[in-house]
Amino acid sequence: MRKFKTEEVLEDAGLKKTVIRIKMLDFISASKTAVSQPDLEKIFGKIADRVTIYRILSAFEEKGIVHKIIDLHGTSRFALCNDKHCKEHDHHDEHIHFNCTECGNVTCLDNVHVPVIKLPKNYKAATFNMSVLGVCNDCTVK
Amino acid sequence: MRKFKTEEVLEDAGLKKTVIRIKMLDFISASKTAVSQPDLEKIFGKIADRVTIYRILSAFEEKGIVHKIIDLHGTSRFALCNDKHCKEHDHHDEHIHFNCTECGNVTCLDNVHVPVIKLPKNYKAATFNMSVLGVCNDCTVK
DNA sequence: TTAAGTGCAAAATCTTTGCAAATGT
DNA sequence: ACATTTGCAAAGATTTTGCACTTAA
Repeated sequence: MRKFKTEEVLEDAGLKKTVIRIKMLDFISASKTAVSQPDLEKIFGKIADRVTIYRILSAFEEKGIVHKIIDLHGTSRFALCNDKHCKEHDHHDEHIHFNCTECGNVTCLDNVHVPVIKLPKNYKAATFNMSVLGVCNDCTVK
Repeated sequence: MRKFKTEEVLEDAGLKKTVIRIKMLDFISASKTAVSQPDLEKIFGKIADRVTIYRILSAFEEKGIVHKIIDLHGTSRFALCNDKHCKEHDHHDEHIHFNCTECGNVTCLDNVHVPVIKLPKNYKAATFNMSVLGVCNDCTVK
């Protein structure tokens, strides 16, 4: 997870430091797992309009602050981009997403080695996205 | 790709052999790539109601005839289950999905070796879903 | 002050549900 | 003939857009 000052990130991105943006970014960065859109609505729906949440998330994504993950059920989830390589419209988040079947959380496994895939002739891989389905650390330990 | 008689498949699944089901299953099985919901609507929307298409697809999925893939944009796509291991509510489709950034097609790479992933302690993998993003065979050759 | 951000209303999609009519066996 | 399947209407859910009001710089 990237270490940073929320307010600096917003400033660097050229986004105004509004109350809601600071709270949302704090929340996403404190979260160990990728946060779903519905979760964010539940948490911030009282202080911000649903539309505002959508707009903030797409602004964060555009600026390379968070990346969107479509989980195995098709739900959008958001997680911090984990390095300084992500720039506007240019994401590099080639890590594995672990979808837990017990708690439903999606975790970005930044440190898991990503295997090289041998593709058939004439297939050129640019990037990829790997989702593993199983039981996460927390649920295994419980 | 599985070889079969469309009508037998429907029969075995206990589904009535209606005109639309036969056409849809023929189409999906003839397709080299996973077909998106919007595509299916464009093709069959004149002979069948949108709702019917939804219902047929979920029936096919429930019976283990096709599997649903959520592509990287969150769009549902459908492809034939590739072996006889898929049964009702019990899919085994552990292959790689190749998403082409040129033509947008999603191809099930049944023959690509799926790498073993070393997960962190206490993470138990049950199954997984791997999407590779790049340029497919057809678009590379063009 | 003024450009960017937000809220509200409304539209555009996407997906599901209920029920009457049509179809397959 | 009878259970299944389909079409239509409508409800729900999700996401986007437009415009006036508000806020940060």
